[in-house]
Amino acid sequence: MLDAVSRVRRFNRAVTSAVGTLDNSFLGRSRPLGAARVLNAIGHGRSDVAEIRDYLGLDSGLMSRLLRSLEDEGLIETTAREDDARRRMAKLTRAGRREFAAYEALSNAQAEGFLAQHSQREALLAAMDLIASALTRERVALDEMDPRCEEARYCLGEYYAELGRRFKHGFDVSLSRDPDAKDMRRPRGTFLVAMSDTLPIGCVGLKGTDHGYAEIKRLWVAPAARGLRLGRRLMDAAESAARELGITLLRLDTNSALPEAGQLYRSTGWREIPRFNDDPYPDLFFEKRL
Amino acid sequence: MLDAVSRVRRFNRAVTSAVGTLDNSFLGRSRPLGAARVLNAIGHGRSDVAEIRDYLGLDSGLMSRLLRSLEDEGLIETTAREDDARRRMAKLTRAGRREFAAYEALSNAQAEGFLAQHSQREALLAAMDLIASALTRERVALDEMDPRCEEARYCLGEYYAELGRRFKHGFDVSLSRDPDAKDMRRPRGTFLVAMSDTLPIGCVGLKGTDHGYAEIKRLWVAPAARGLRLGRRLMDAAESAARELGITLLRLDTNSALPEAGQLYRSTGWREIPRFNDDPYPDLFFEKRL
DNA sequence: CGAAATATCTGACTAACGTCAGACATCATG
DNA sequence: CATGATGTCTGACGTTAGTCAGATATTTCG
Repeated sequence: MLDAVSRVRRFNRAVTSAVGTLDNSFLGRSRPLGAARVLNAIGHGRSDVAEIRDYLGLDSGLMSRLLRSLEDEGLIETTAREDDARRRMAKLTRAGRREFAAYEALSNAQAEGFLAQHSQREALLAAMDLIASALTRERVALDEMDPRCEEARYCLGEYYAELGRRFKHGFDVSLSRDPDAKDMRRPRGTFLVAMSDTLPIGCVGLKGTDHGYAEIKRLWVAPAARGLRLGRRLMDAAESAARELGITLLRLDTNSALPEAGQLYRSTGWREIPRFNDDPYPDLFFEKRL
Repeated sequence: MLDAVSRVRRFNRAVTSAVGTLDNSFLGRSRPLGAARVLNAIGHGRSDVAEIRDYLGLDSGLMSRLLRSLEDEGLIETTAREDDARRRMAKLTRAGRREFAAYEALSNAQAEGFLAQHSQREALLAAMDLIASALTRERVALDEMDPRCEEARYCLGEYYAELGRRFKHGFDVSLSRDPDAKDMRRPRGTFLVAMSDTLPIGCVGLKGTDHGYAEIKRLWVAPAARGLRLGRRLMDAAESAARELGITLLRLDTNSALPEAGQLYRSTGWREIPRFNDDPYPDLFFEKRL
């Protein structure tokens, strides 16, 4: 009754029935679920028909019919793509945007209703994040982003907050060598954000220098995504980017208060070297030749 | 992107697609999902046709057809109930039990596969428990059980473990006054277990004494179920049971290291009284007249 | 250019699910 | 024992989802 498998199955049962009622709430707008899903995919910014079909796992015949029915309702317009007239793009009309907004309102109300029922809000949300990350693990995309964009800033904020919690005397960004954003943009470096669906769950920066090496900075994985080997994926991606940029030597600094990081570096070909900067926070320094 | 509602919706998306693949795994046995669900409901011990229909939310016409198709396959037998020949009972045949076992194996394999993919096993399971409890909150049943049964022993084990964690010097059952099981059985008392689906998530004991009062003992709510007001429900049920048994005075002891318990008692009509026993662990004593 | 590949669309078909009305047997009640 | 209520079953029907083969238009590439 209480073994791990039973607990997973209990979760599955609970969630299956919840998903059922969620789907039903979408039926209130007198439109079959398939058409509603296509409308919502378009509303969420997917416009390429083939991409939507792929995302929703639909047969091309079915997809075509669903698009037609939405078009007949006056909710979407489709046009041939300029660069390839075989492909089609779909976008919402004014009425389509209204209808999409109604679905969004339903989804939001459903989510708010769920949250309102429960007093352990934060614990519940953390649990949901963890499970969503675990379920979508294979679909985590590592996107190259500007280190100043919203997603990157969110990651960095969480990263600093965590250092503040884990370092004995806290962490103050202004005392550390905050890398210049342009050093983490091509062609000097790059900044990678791990996106699970629309939620940033990790990041890493590759910072170019003028000293014959580049540095790995700001490696962070959200608590909800730990244990999925995301740190390793981020590091691999950063190293690949470095190779692309013609970088042959990487360095990084870290702190012994972050043992899992040190372990990751040691197990992936980094070797410890003497201090190479005067940043007050790090006490461990690594190097890796590509 | 990061507000509570978005996080809930991200979870919904992740889980919806996971549930979809789960359902598909059931299609491998060349039987429509509806029939498979009925077969599984019967396999899990539901035999009353009306009850199954209600549980699965099926129309009586559809239900009848699904039963017929399972019967044609030789997987189930239906008989009229002895006490009411209009109602029917369904049970598995030998072949039905084999087929049910195959579905169980599929479910277990799916759950094991999920767990095997992730290294944060315990965190993941705890998150699943929390969410499952939250989703099934309305369906939590308070069942009167023998304090020696498996479910009760599980709850008590968890309860002692938690006291061990929360008391400064740990907790040793043998030093405490472990109530006699028969004092927590009718007619002297009772023992209630809160069951969410098949998982015990809370308990409370009503222990009869020969001193003109009964005691509330072993009030426990699983961490995964806190914030759902289950403690209050358990206490209410225990008080109702006490009234039924003709008990007019209740007492309990607790410890200030469990502040949420003290708060619950104070807010539900209990008043603090002087120590009334020599148990080494409690430092707070309450009484309530019914 | 011509052939092959690609993306979409259309028609024909099927499976699954679900609904509704009415038939039938059985039970509860006055 | 007649009446209405209840639980199940059957037939007729509609919707949704999905599959498959082939038509059409466009692009790619030798």
